[in-house]
Amino acid sequence: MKLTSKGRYAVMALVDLARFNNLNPVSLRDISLRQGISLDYLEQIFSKLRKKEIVQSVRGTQGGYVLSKKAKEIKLTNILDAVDEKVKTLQCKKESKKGCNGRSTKCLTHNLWDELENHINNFFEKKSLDDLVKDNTEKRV
Amino acid sequence: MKLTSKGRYAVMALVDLARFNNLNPVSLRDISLRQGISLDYLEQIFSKLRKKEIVQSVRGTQGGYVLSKKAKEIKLTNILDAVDEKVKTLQCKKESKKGCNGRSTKCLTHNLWDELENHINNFFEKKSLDDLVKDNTEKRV
DNA sequence: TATATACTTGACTAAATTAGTCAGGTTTAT
DNA sequence: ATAAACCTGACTAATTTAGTCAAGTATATA
Ligand code: FES
Ligand code: FES
Repeated sequence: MKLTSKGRYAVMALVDLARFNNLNPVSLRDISLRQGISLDYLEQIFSKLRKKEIVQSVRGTQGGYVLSKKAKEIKLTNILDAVDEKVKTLQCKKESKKGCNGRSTKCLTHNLWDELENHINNFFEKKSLDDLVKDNTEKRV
Repeated sequence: MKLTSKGRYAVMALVDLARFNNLNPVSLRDISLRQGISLDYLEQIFSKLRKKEIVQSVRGTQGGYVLSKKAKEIKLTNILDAVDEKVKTLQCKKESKKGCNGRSTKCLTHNLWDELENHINNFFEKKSLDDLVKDNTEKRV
Protein backbone atom coordinates (compact mmCIF):
# COMPACT_ATOMS: atom_id res chain seq x y z
CA MET A 1 0.00 0.00 0.00
CA LYS A 2 1.91 2.96 -1.12
CA LEU A 3 1.48 6.41 -2.48
CA THR A 4 2.93 6.98 -5.94
CA SER A 5 5.21 9.86 -6.65
CA LYS A 6 2.70 11.34 -9.04
CA GLY A 7 0.25 11.95 -6.22
CA ARG A 8 2.98 13.01 -3.87
CA TYR A 9 4.42 15.51 -6.32
CA ALA A 10 1.03 16.91 -7.28
CA VAL A 11 0.32 17.87 -3.69
CA MET A 12 3.83 19.11 -3.07
CA ALA A 13 3.78 21.30 -6.14
CA LEU A 14 0.38 22.74 -5.32
CA VAL A 15 1.41 23.65 -1.79
CA ASP A 16 4.41 25.41 -3.27
CA LEU A 17 2.24 27.15 -5.83
CA ALA A 18 -0.37 28.17 -3.26
CA ARG A 19 2.23 29.91 -1.13
CA PHE A 20 3.15 32.29 -3.96
CA ASN A 21 -0.19 32.37 -5.64
CA ASN A 22 -1.42 35.84 -4.70
CA LEU A 23 1.42 37.64 -6.42
CA ASN A 24 2.11 36.32 -9.91
CA PRO A 25 1.72 33.15 -11.89
CA VAL A 26 4.21 30.58 -10.68
CA SER A 27 6.34 28.90 -13.32
CA LEU A 28 6.93 25.18 -13.28
CA ARG A 29 10.61 25.89 -13.56
CA ASP A 30 10.55 27.58 -10.16
CA ILE A 31 8.59 24.76 -8.60
CA SER A 32 10.95 22.28 -10.17
CA LEU A 33 13.96 24.00 -8.65
CA ARG A 34 12.44 24.62 -5.24
CA GLN A 35 10.99 21.17 -4.80
CA GLY A 36 13.47 19.09 -6.76
CA ILE A 37 10.93 17.62 -9.15
CA SER A 38 11.72 17.01 -12.83
CA LEU A 39 10.28 19.76 -15.02
CA ASP A 40 9.04 17.31 -17.65
CA TYR A 41 7.25 15.33 -15.02
CA LEU A 42 5.67 18.44 -13.54
CA GLU A 43 4.33 19.30 -16.95
CA GLN A 44 2.48 16.01 -17.15
CA ILE A 45 1.06 16.57 -13.71
CA PHE A 46 -0.08 20.13 -14.31
CA SER A 47 -1.68 19.18 -17.57
CA LYS A 48 -3.99 16.93 -15.56
CA LEU A 49 -4.55 19.52 -12.87
CA ARG A 50 -5.53 22.03 -15.52
CA LYS A 51 -8.00 19.66 -17.15
CA LYS A 52 -9.71 19.20 -13.82
CA GLU A 53 -9.77 22.96 -13.29
CA ILE A 54 -7.63 23.03 -10.23
CA VAL A 55 -5.12 25.39 -11.85
CA GLN A 56 -5.18 27.81 -14.75
CA SER A 57 -2.31 28.47 -17.10
CA VAL A 58 -0.86 31.78 -18.23
CA ARG A 59 1.24 31.36 -21.34
CA GLY A 60 4.25 33.30 -22.50
CA THR A 61 7.09 35.00 -20.69
CA GLN A 62 6.33 35.69 -17.07
CA GLY A 63 3.64 33.08 -17.38
CA GLY A 64 3.00 30.09 -15.19
CA TYR A 65 0.10 28.67 -13.25
CA VAL A 66 -2.39 30.06 -10.76
CA LEU A 67 -5.01 28.30 -8.67
CA SER A 68 -8.47 28.19 -10.24
CA LYS A 69 -10.20 28.38 -6.87
CA LYS A 70 -9.38 29.45 -3.38
CA ALA A 71 -7.01 27.15 -1.56
CA LYS A 72 -9.67 26.50 1.02
CA GLU A 73 -11.94 25.06 -1.64
CA ILE A 74 -9.41 22.61 -3.02
CA LYS A 75 -9.54 19.34 -1.14
CA LEU A 76 -6.92 16.66 -1.20
CA THR A 77 -9.50 14.40 -2.82
CA ASN A 78 -9.72 16.75 -5.78
CA ILE A 79 -5.99 16.83 -6.27
CA LEU A 80 -5.42 13.11 -6.02
CA ASP A 81 -8.38 12.43 -8.22
CA ALA A 82 -7.07 14.77 -10.88
CA VAL A 83 -3.78 12.92 -11.21
CA ASP A 84 -5.45 9.48 -11.06
CA GLU A 85 -4.03 8.62 -7.69
CA LYS A 86 -6.98 6.51 -6.65
CA VAL A 87 -7.49 4.62 -3.45
CA LYS A 88 -8.21 1.07 -4.47
CA THR A 89 -8.54 -1.47 -1.71
CA LEU A 90 -11.28 -3.59 -3.22
CA GLN A 91 -10.44 -6.09 -5.89
CA CYS A 92 -13.92 -6.33 -7.27
CA LYS A 93 -15.88 -3.59 -8.93
CA LYS A 94 -17.78 -1.90 -6.14
CA GLU A 95 -20.98 -1.48 -8.13
CA SER A 96 -21.06 -4.98 -9.52
CA LYS A 97 -22.89 -7.61 -7.59
CA LYS A 98 -20.21 -10.15 -8.34
CA GLY A 99 -17.28 -10.89 -6.05
CA CYS A 100 -13.53 -10.74 -6.33
CA ASN A 101 -12.71 -13.05 -9.17
CA GLY A 102 -16.03 -12.95 -10.91
CA ARG A 103 -17.62 -15.17 -8.31
CA SER A 104 -21.28 -14.92 -7.57
CA THR A 105 -20.95 -13.58 -4.03
CA LYS A 106 -18.79 -10.97 -2.36
CA CYS A 107 -15.68 -12.37 -0.70
CA LEU A 108 -15.05 -12.64 3.04
CA THR A 109 -13.07 -9.43 3.14
CA HIS A 110 -15.14 -7.22 0.89
CA ASN A 111 -16.73 -5.25 3.70
CA LEU A 112 -13.44 -4.76 5.44
CA TRP A 113 -11.75 -3.21 2.44
CA ASP A 114 -14.75 -1.12 1.69
CA GLU A 115 -14.60 0.28 5.21
CA LEU A 116 -10.90 0.96 4.80
CA GLU A 117 -11.49 2.79 1.55
CA ASN A 118 -13.99 5.06 3.25
CA HIS A 119 -11.67 5.60 6.17
CA ILE A 120 -8.92 6.82 3.87
CA ASN A 121 -11.19 8.90 1.68
CA ASN A 122 -12.55 10.67 4.73
CA PHE A 123 -9.06 11.84 5.48
CA PHE A 124 -8.69 13.21 1.98
CA GLU A 125 -12.04 14.96 2.09
CA LYS A 126 -11.20 16.83 5.22
CA LYS A 127 -7.85 18.28 4.21
CA SER A 128 -7.79 21.37 2.06
CA LEU A 129 -4.85 22.90 0.28
CA ASP A 130 -5.22 25.84 2.60
CA ASP A 131 -4.71 23.59 5.63
CA LEU A 132 -1.48 22.35 4.15
CA VAL A 133 -0.15 25.81 3.43
CA LYS A 134 -0.90 26.83 6.99
CA ASP A 135 0.79 23.76 8.39
CA ASN A 136 3.94 24.91 6.68
CA THR A 137 3.85 28.60 7.51
CA GLU A 138 3.00 28.26 11.17
CA LYS A 139 6.35 26.65 11.77
CA ARG A 140 8.20 29.68 10.49
CA VAL A 141 6.63 32.03 13.03
CA MET B 1 -2.66 3.74 -3.54
CA LYS B 2 -3.69 0.17 -3.70
CA LEU B 3 -3.66 -2.98 -1.72
CA THR B 4 -1.70 -5.86 -3.23
CA SER B 5 -3.23 -9.25 -3.64
CA LYS B 6 -0.72 -10.73 -1.24
CA GLY B 7 -2.16 -8.71 1.62
CA ARG B 8 -5.67 -9.26 0.43
CA TYR B 9 -5.25 -13.02 0.15
CA ALA B 10 -3.50 -13.29 3.50
CA VAL B 11 -6.47 -11.79 5.29
CA MET B 12 -8.99 -13.69 3.22
CA ALA B 13 -7.27 -17.00 3.89
CA LEU B 14 -6.99 -16.34 7.60
CA VAL B 15 -10.66 -15.48 7.93
CA ASP B 16 -11.43 -18.75 6.19
CA LEU B 17 -9.04 -20.63 8.42
CA ALA B 18 -10.37 -19.01 11.58
CA ARG B 19 -13.89 -20.13 10.82
CA PHE B 20 -12.87 -23.81 10.81
CA ASN B 21 -10.06 -23.53 13.27
CA ASN B 22 -11.55 -25.17 16.35
CA LEU B 23 -12.06 -28.52 14.72
CA ASN B 24 -9.04 -29.70 12.77
CA PRO B 25 -6.07 -28.24 10.98
CA VAL B 26 -7.20 -26.60 7.77
CA SER B 27 -5.36 -27.58 4.61
CA LEU B 28 -4.29 -24.98 2.11
CA ARG B 29 -5.94 -27.06 -0.57
CA ASP B 30 -9.31 -26.44 1.06
CA ILE B 31 -8.68 -22.75 1.41
CA SER B 32 -7.51 -22.63 -2.18
CA LEU B 33 -10.72 -24.22 -3.39
CA ARG B 34 -13.06 -22.26 -1.16
CA GLN B 35 -11.50 -18.87 -1.79
CA GLY B 36 -10.23 -19.31 -5.31
CA ILE B 37 -6.59 -18.57 -4.52
CA SER B 38 -3.73 -20.43 -6.20
CA LEU B 39 -2.32 -23.14 -3.93
CA ASP B 40 1.26 -22.29 -4.78
CA TYR B 41 0.65 -18.68 -3.92
CA LEU B 42 -0.99 -19.62 -0.64
CA GLU B 43 2.06 -21.61 0.30
CA GLN B 44 4.24 -18.55 -0.07
CA ILE B 45 1.87 -16.56 2.05
CA PHE B 46 1.54 -19.12 4.82
CA SER B 47 5.27 -19.57 4.99
CA LYS B 48 5.47 -15.92 6.02
CA LEU B 49 2.56 -16.18 8.40
CA ARG B 50 4.22 -19.13 10.09
CA LYS B 51 7.53 -17.32 10.47
CA LYS B 52 5.73 -14.50 12.25
CA GLU B 53 3.93 -17.03 14.48
CA ILE B 54 0.45 -16.22 13.34
CA VAL B 55 -0.20 -19.81 12.28
CA GLN B 56 1.31 -23.16 13.11
CA SER B 57 1.69 -26.01 10.68
CA VAL B 58 0.77 -29.65 11.12
CA ARG B 59 2.58 -31.81 8.61
CA GLY B 60 1.54 -35.04 6.99
CA THR B 61 -1.80 -36.40 5.89
CA GLN B 62 -4.73 -34.69 7.55
CA GLY B 63 -2.35 -31.87 8.33
CA GLY B 64 -2.80 -28.21 7.62
CA TYR B 65 -2.59 -25.00 9.57
CA VAL B 66 -4.03 -23.75 12.84
CA LEU B 67 -3.93 -20.31 14.41
CA SER B 68 -1.10 -19.76 16.86
CA LYS B 69 -3.15 -17.42 19.01
CA LYS B 70 -6.76 -16.63 19.60
CA ALA B 71 -8.44 -14.82 16.76
CA LYS B 72 -9.12 -11.92 19.06
CA GLU B 73 -5.42 -11.42 19.61
CA ILE B 74 -4.49 -11.31 15.94
CA LYS B 75 -4.75 -7.79 14.62
CA LEU B 76 -4.86 -6.79 10.99
CA THR B 77 -1.56 -5.03 11.55
CA ASN B 78 0.08 -8.31 12.47
CA ILE B 79 -1.20 -10.05 9.37
CA LEU B 80 -0.26 -7.35 6.92
CA ASP B 81 3.10 -6.92 8.54
CA ALA B 82 3.82 -10.62 8.25
CA VAL B 83 3.32 -10.64 4.49
CA ASP B 84 5.22 -7.37 4.01
CA GLU B 85 2.16 -5.41 3.01
CA LYS B 86 3.41 -2.16 4.47
CA VAL B 87 1.74 1.20 4.46
CA LYS B 88 4.22 3.56 2.91
CA THR B 89 3.06 7.09 2.32
CA LEU B 90 6.30 8.88 3.13
CA GLN B 91 9.04 8.98 0.55
CA CYS B 92 11.80 9.71 3.02
CA LYS B 93 12.97 7.50 5.81
CA LYS B 94 10.92 8.47 8.79
CA GLU B 95 13.77 8.28 11.27
CA SER B 96 16.26 10.17 9.15
CA LYS B 97 16.47 13.88 9.58
CA LYS B 98 16.85 14.37 5.86
CA GLY B 99 13.99 15.06 3.49
CA CYS B 100 12.50 13.38 0.48
CA ASN B 101 15.30 13.22 -2.02
CA GLY B 102 18.17 13.45 0.42
CA ARG B 103 17.58 17.14 0.98
CA SER B 104 18.50 18.74 4.26
CA THR B 105 14.96 19.53 5.39
CA LYS B 106 11.66 17.70 5.37
CA CYS B 107 9.46 18.49 2.38
CA LEU B 108 6.24 20.50 2.42
CA THR B 109 4.08 17.40 2.58
CA HIS B 110 6.00 15.29 5.05
CA ASN B 111 3.67 15.95 7.97
CA LEU B 112 0.62 15.30 5.86
CA TRP B 113 1.75 11.87 4.77
CA ASP B 114 2.90 11.03 8.23
CA GLU B 115 -0.56 11.84 9.52
CA LEU B 116 -2.12 9.71 6.80
CA GLU B 117 0.10 6.79 7.67
CA ASN B 118 -1.02 6.96 11.27
CA HIS B 119 -4.62 7.28 10.22
CA ILE B 120 -4.42 4.08 8.22
CA ASN B 121 -2.42 2.17 10.77
CA ASN B 122 -4.96 3.03 13.44
CA PHE B 123 -7.55 1.27 11.38
CA PHE B 124 -5.38 -1.83 11.15
CA GLU B 125 -4.65 -1.82 14.87
CA LYS B 126 -8.28 -1.82 15.80
CA LYS B 127 -9.46 -4.71 13.67
CA SER B 128 -8.89 -8.22 14.91
CA LEU B 129 -9.32 -11.44 13.00
CA ASP B 130 -12.15 -12.23 15.36
CA ASP B 131 -13.99 -9.08 14.29
CA LEU B 132 -13.73 -10.18 10.70
CA VAL B 133 -15.05 -13.66 11.36
CA LYS B 134 -18.00 -12.21 13.21
CA ASP B 135 -18.72 -9.77 10.40
CA ASN B 136 -19.16 -12.75 8.15
CA THR B 137 -21.16 -15.02 10.40
CA GLU B 138 -23.65 -12.43 11.57
CA LYS B 139 -24.97 -12.16 8.08
CA ARG B 140 -25.90 -15.82 8.00
CA VAL B 141 -28.16 -15.59 11.03
C1' DT C 1 10.36 41.94 -34.79
C1' DA C 2 13.64 38.74 -32.66
C1' DT C 3 14.13 36.13 -28.79
C1' DA C 4 13.70 33.98 -24.62
C1' DT C 5 10.50 32.19 -21.41
C1' DA C 6 7.02 29.22 -20.45
C1' DC C 7 3.12 26.30 -21.46
C1' DT C 8 1.39 21.92 -24.54
C1' DT C 9 1.26 17.37 -26.35
C1' DG C 10 2.31 12.78 -27.28
C1' DA C 11 5.37 9.08 -27.66
C1' DC C 12 8.73 6.46 -25.66
C1' DT C 13 11.48 3.60 -22.13
C1' DA C 14 14.17 1.63 -18.10
C1' DA C 15 13.42 -0.05 -13.80
C1' DA C 16 10.71 -1.92 -10.34
C1' DT C 17 6.94 -4.45 -8.63
C1' DT C 18 3.36 -7.82 -8.70
C1' DA C 19 1.22 -11.98 -9.09
C1' DG C 20 1.90 -15.63 -9.70
C1' DT C 21 4.14 -20.60 -11.68
C1' DC C 22 7.19 -24.51 -11.43
C1' DA C 23 10.15 -28.04 -9.78
C1' DG C 24 11.73 -30.37 -6.44
C1' DG C 25 11.80 -31.67 -2.04
C1' DT C 26 10.22 -33.60 3.34
C1' DT C 27 6.89 -35.31 6.78
C1' DT C 28 3.43 -38.36 8.54
C1' DA C 29 -1.35 -40.77 8.98
C1' DT C 30 -3.36 -44.74 7.23
C1' DA D 1 3.93 -48.09 0.48
C1' DT D 2 1.40 -44.35 -0.66
C1' DA D 3 -1.02 -40.30 -0.79
C1' DA D 4 -1.92 -35.97 1.43
C1' DA D 5 -0.02 -32.05 2.86
C1' DC D 6 3.61 -28.96 4.13
C1' DC D 7 8.25 -26.66 2.56
C1' DT D 8 11.66 -24.04 -0.27
C1' DG D 9 13.74 -21.50 -3.75
C1' DA D 10 14.09 -20.10 -8.31
C1' DC D 11 11.96 -18.32 -12.15
C1' DT D 12 8.91 -15.34 -15.23
C1' DA D 13 5.19 -12.62 -17.71
C1' DA D 14 2.65 -8.77 -17.20
C1' DT D 15 1.88 -4.45 -15.34
C1' DT D 16 2.95 -0.16 -13.32
C1' DT D 17 5.87 3.59 -12.22
C1' DA D 18 8.69 7.29 -12.85
C1' DG D 19 10.27 9.42 -15.52
C1' DT D 20 12.71 11.25 -20.44
C1' DC D 21 12.57 13.14 -25.03
C1' DA D 22 11.10 15.63 -29.04
C1' DA D 23 8.62 18.90 -31.24
C1' DG D 24 5.80 22.05 -30.91
C1' DT D 25 2.66 26.98 -29.62
C1' DA D 26 1.92 31.43 -27.18
C1' DT D 27 3.38 35.88 -25.54
C1' DA D 28 5.99 39.59 -22.93
C1' DT D 29 9.61 42.56 -23.70
C1' DA D 30 13.84 44.57 -25.46
S1 FES E 1 -13.16 -7.31 -2.56
FE1 FES E 1 -15.18 -7.24 -3.30
S2 FES E 1 -15.61 -9.34 -3.43
FE2 FES E 1 -13.59 -9.43 -2.71
S1 FES F 1 7.99 12.74 2.73
FE1 FES F 1 9.45 13.04 4.28
S2 FES F 1 10.52 14.73 3.47
FE2 FES F 1 9.07 14.42 1.92
